[in-house]
Amino acid sequence: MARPASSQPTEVELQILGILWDKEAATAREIHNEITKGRDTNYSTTVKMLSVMTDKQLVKKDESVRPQIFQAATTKQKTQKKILKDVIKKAYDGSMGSLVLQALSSQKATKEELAAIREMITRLEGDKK
Amino acid sequence: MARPASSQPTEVELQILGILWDKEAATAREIHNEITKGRDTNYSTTVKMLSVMTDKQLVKKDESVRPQIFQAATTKQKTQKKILKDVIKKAYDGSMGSLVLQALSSQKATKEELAAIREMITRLEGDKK
DNA sequence: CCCAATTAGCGAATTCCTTCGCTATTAAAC
DNA sequence: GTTTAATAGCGAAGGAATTCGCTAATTGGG
Repeated sequence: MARPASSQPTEVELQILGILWDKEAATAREIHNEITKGRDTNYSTTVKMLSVMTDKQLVKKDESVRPQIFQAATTKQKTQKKILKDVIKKAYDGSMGSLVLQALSSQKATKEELAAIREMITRLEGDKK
Repeated sequence: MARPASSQPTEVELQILGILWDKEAATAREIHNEITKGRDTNYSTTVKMLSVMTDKQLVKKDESVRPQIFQAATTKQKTQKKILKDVIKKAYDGSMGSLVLQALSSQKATKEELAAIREMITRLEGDKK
């Protein structure tokens, strides 16, 4: 009679993962300092989140050093892909194409991004032949 | 000391919205029947979710008829865009381009989709000049 | 070695989301 | 008009996510 645990990292978890992807590895204090640049939160909360995330295997903890050091357990790419896949399924009827078209039409892109995307398309169309 | 309400429709809410976007309008019973095609749930639950969603203004309820009729309060497009924007911000460092590139590289697309995307790119590049 | 400060951990509080049981209201059948 | 069935609504249960207070353990400075 309850809600199933989300299969994706939550928003707060993603923020922490983002920091770890940037820094490669960090202590709780370092992570906390990054977080508090953007919003106010207690050090205990950060530590607790790291503990929860360790249990969920979202991060790895090296206890052999002090202070302990944390690392993301999965790559940014893998996590992003999982999230993307989920969104396409939940909100785009499973159609990647419609997501891409909408992304292009509703968000700004730089010339460079457009060029990169065009190149990717060309490559994919080549494969199809 | 708690979790803020999600700014996006939840998964169950999205499922109901999806049904309403398809059907245009539907009774609780019709919605429930659609839901139970894919998973087992109680009629009361469906009704309750519709009540919650009405309060959240995710759906509109016509009480003048019986049985009552529900409609999505927002278009599919608008909701999708909001979700997409959120994902780009939360998981793609705000970069639409990197999301699109990853979508293209990790999910299959039909020839038609690729062509449509290419055309869209061409149009956007034209605007840039 | 002792004291102060930092780090680590736990449990409880709180809100959100989803579920259902139970009751009431309305419509349909007879 | 009474019985039967379907519809509508409410409250509470219960797990998930996020928060912090308080305590314990460890470290560094004197």
